[in-house]
Amino acid sequence: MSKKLYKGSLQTILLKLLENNGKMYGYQICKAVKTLSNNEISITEGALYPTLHKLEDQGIIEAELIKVDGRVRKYYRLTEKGQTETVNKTDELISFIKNMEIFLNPKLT
Amino acid sequence: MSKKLYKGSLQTILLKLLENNGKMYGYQICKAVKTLSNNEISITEGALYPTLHKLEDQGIIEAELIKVDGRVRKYYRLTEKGQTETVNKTDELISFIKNMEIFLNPKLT
DNA sequence: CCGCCATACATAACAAAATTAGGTATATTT
DNA sequence: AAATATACCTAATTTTGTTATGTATGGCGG
Repeated sequence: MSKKLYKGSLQTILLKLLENNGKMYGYQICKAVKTLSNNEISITEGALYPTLHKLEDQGIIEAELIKVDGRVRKYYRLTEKGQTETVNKTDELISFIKNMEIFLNPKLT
Repeated sequence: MSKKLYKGSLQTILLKLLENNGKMYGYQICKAVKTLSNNEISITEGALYPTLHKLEDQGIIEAELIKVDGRVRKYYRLTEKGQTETVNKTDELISFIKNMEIFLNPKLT
């Protein structure tokens, strides 16, 4: 990703997008992240595709090839295991944000 | 750090701590992070010391050796450049959190 | 007084996660 | 016909952190 992002957040972003949209394909995910973040986050394809493959190997997401307008798209969706994993990642993210806010606003502690 | 954290946040944590406390030494930083985060974040010394050295090389922090109770402590504080850098890192963190909240709460967009 | 723990610093080998920089191929727009 | 957008992919490198050690001093309990 281009604009400053923290390493480790990519998986969480992917899982939340799939949780909210049912199924998505790689290229669509790239565009969606850029749009949703008002161009502040650009995930690179070099990070995206290997991560999708890794999540698939781990049984967290599953793929389905669909031909649309002569081009093949690889749609991914969460597995049951992936839904559980998404809950965990969500908790981790919320916890991380809470802790970082402590360092941001030391007066509030 | 032990509990799940995002890579890249360590520098920001260090800078914010120094900004809030004037000067601190490595061992103290380890303890402070653990305490402030209610034991949810443990930074490892293997990550901490090399990062402090790197920030020093970059002129973002500067060190001062002070002997206390027979033991030498290496106190670090922000340089002028470091104060600017801290503002930037703070903006990046706030921006990151805002964007991640979009993925957490897609309904609010 | 001696072993153990806390304090306080440091580095080296390894692993994880991303960037950079390419590559293939089809469809659409100019 | 060429350029751009869509759509996938991988290899080499860099960044960042973990794990595992190593050194050394001070204080405490038995």
